[in-house]
Amino acid sequence: MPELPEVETIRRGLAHVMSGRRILRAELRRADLRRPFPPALAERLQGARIGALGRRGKYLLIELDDDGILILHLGMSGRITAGAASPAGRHDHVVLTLDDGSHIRFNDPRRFGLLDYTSRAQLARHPLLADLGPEPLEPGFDGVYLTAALAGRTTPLKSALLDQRVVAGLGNIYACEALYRARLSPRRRAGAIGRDRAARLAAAIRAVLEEAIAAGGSSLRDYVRADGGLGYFQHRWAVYGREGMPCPGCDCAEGVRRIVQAGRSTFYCAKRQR
DNA sequence: AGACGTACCTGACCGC
DNA sequence: TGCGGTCAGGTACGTC
Repeated sequence: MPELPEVETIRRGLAHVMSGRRILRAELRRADLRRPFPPALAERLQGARIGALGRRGKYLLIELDDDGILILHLGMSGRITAGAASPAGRHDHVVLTLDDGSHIRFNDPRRFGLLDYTSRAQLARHPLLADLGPEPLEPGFDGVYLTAALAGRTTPLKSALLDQRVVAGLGNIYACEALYRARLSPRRRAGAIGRDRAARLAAAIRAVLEEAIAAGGSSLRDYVRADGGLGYFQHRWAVYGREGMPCPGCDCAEGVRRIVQAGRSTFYCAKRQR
């Protein structure tokens, strides 16, 4: 599921039910996801007091006791649900029992997600986080930055946006949607977009992410239900998954075009995006 | 260094 | 109904 807006929505929803609670029990129902769980993970979780929940790009960060941080990535198919105790289901890989009796479940059919554990002091240097680009919703992410970050890159603009070193948290959907809003062709060479277009793109990225978070936030209560229903942004997608259909307000006969870039589907309007 | 293909997994969907 | 093929929101690694 998860790009930045979904992880942020999850973070906010989980903070309500997790922060301040103690973990009574941590059940690891297998030894790995994308890679092995860190050593003694269950022991470190068990008994820990949960602090604030943070986010960096698509990584969810859960403070434990005074110095621990649980790092969690949802991969392609990861979900976290919270609710009353019930038997673990298929693909529920990690189940936490909190001191109010509720269960937090990490479910991930494809197992591209991961869990790791570090300390607050080491967090910024953690290999998973050290090379991430700026948070697009924080100050400093603008046309000047983007121009510099993309300088010299010959890869298509769309592919560059998926590079987490350029900007943290964009995935395939929102990269497509942001380019549509900025009216920029995904095929344009990344290193050659220029200051004005870069500023347009940075603003479009911010706008699409903020709207998606707002849409997710509106169904926040739903999200933390046991069924994991999530306020995804899909009803507002202008181009993603809409091959052959018109983009909003567009009269081009062809409709949204789908191409493959670096092995990923890209959706765009060839008339409005140049 | 940067760009590309491939691998990791399961599930949903489509056409036959 | 079943079967094979294709595709999927992400990242890491090897190779050129």
